[in-house]
Formats: sequence, C-alpha cells, structure tokens
Amino acid sequence: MSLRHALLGLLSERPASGYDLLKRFETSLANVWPATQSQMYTELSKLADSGLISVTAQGPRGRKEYTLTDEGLAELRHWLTETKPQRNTRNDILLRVFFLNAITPDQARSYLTELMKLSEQEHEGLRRLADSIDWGDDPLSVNGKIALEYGLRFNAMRREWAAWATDQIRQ
Amino acid sequence: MSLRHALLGLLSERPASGYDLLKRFETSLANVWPATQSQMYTELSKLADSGLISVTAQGPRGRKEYTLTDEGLAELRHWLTETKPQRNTRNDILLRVFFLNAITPDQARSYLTELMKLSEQEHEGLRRLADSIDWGDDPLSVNGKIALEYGLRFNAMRREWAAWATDQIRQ
DNA sequence: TTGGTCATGTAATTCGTTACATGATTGA
DNA sequence: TCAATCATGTAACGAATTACATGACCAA
Repeated sequence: MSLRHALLGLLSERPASGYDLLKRFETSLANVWPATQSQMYTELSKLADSGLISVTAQGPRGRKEYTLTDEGLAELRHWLTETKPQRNTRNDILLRVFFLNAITPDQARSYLTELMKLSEQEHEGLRRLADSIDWGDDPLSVNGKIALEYGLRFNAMRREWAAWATDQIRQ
Repeated sequence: MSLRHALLGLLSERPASGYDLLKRFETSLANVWPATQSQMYTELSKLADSGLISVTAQGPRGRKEYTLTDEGLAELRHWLTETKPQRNTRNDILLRVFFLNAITPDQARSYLTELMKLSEQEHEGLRRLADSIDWGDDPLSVNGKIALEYGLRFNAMRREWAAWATDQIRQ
C-alpha cells in the first residue's frame, strides 16, 4: 500500500489538491508509481479520515487543499526509515523470456531486439527529460537526479543484456 | 493478467497438477512472477472453464493433471508475439528516493547503503543458484540462463547506482 | 457562448493476499 | 501410528482498473 505514502510524500513538500497531485503523478511519479484519478481521490479521503492529512482550504469548483499533519509526517518518516522495501517485483518482460521456446527462434530474437529498441527509446526519453529540467542544488533536485540516473543506468543495462541475449538464441 | 500466461507457459513444457505448478513457481518463477497457492488454483479453474487447458488425468488425493489444449498454445503464442510487455512497473525502492528529503542526510545515506547490501546479497544468491544448476544446451536451459543473467546484471547495476547515489547526498 | 480545463466523486469488476478449512497418502 | 507431504479448495478483504457521472470556472 505505497500509494498512501506517495501522497504523503508529495504533500510533505507543499499542500495540494487532489487535482494538483494527479498532475504531479502524471509527470514526475508516473514512472515509479502509476495511479489513476479514481484511486487517488479515494485514497485522499481515507487519509483525511485517518488524520494523516487535513483539508486546510477550499477553492472554487469544490477544490479542497490538503495539508500534511504531524501524524502524517511521522508516518512518512516511519515508512522511509523503519520499513523494508520488499515490494515483490513482478516482471512481465522477464516472464516472457522463460517461455521463448514456445515460439520460433526468429520470433524469439525479434522479441529481444524489440526490447533493445524499447530500452533505447526510454533512455533517450529520460535524457531529454534531464536536459529540460532546470536542476538546482536543492535537496529536491538531488533526489530527482538520483532517480533519473537510475532510469538511465537501468535502460543502458537492459539494452546490453537484450543484445547479448539475442546472440544466445541460435537456430 | 499474466499469471494466466505464466501457467500456460509452464504447461507448454509438460502436463502438471496445481501442486506441481505451485512448486515450480516457488523455485524458478518466484523472482519474476510471485503467486499464491490460492490464486493459482482459482486461475487453473478459470483456464479449464475457458478451454485453454483440460484435465487429462486424475491421481490420488484428488490430484488433477492439467494439459495445455491447442487453444491454450495458440493463446500463449499470441501473448508472446502479438502483445506488448507494457506492464507498468511499480518501484517501491525508487519511490522512496523521491522523498529522501523528508529525513536527515544520515538516514538517507543509510537507506542507500542498505540498498547496496541488498543488491550484493541478491547477486550472490543468483550466482549460487547458477552454480547449483546443471545447465544443458537445450532451449529451456538457454532461457533460464538468459533470465538469470538479467538478474546478475540488474543487481550489479543497482549496486553501483546506490554507491554513486550515497555519494551525492551531503550534509 | 462555448470549448477547454479544473475539479471531484461513485460503481463494477478484476487481481492479489491472507486466512481458513479439509483430508488422503506415504514413509519412517 | 504419526508426522510430513501431497493435494485442493473457499471466504474475506484490500488494491487497482475502467467506466460512468457531474458540474463549475475562465478565456477567447
């Protein structure tokens, strides 16, 4: 249940409405924790009910601005320092690799070269994103850079792996 | 819904009972697609209902042996060749990185060094697994080796990244 | 005045986890 | 005979996805 913590994390930077948070998920967080509009509004209601956030302002069109409470900040810190990131990592891409013998070697190689292309595209996308951001020296920029660097290294690794793997499959 | 395809994939190698499949999930597939006993029996019933697999033998203790049907094989191949692996990849570990400014630099560095250790341990575990397996030249071994190589490279990459990231965080 | 964006919610369904529940077979 | 393993299932709940539903505000 990390959506909860993702929302607390975003609200720890500044107060925001559900709509604001939705936009920020679409941009910065979409790559690590996708969430739908539906899920977010539901979770925000629950968080408000349990006192981890509270409505501190109301705007036009029924806009509700949420602010992190002291309990919410404590919960966020607890999550960051005391709990193990043990998310079981389902991997659709790798799962298919196990069953490549159900198709022809040509098809299998084609699957792997597609993965190479995908990795290159994602790498390029991240590189462009990095260029477009005006990085400062502040803590938020540092974290963003660290996360982005992960993406770059990950895609480079995956590209090399897919190239190597293609070579392993023979007629 | 890839559990469905994981089961079809395993059954494409040879017929098996729910219990057999459960064991094979625990060993080979646990790292890429964890599933519970409960989920598997439910999914097997659904697959049988939809005609993708069928019960071809009954054993002691109510054991049911399932075999892949022609429709099932077709569905497996369709999944492998026609559908894009677009699984949105939730990443618990990276999500936390975004919020490291909510804790002290010391705590943040501690989180990242833990990640280094974790990657080293997983790398070592996979290396031992590779040693323990009697690899042949058959297609199944090739696929297993490819998947394993991914794990090794991934953990090496993550270790280096975490080391680099630790260094980025200053007082 | 009208189209785009802001803004929030509910309902239905599926997927995944945890817990509960039962019982047959086999080998030491 | 008894413990371990084999073997299958259901129930309750939570998390995630898709679709539905509504309406206010603002700028051109």
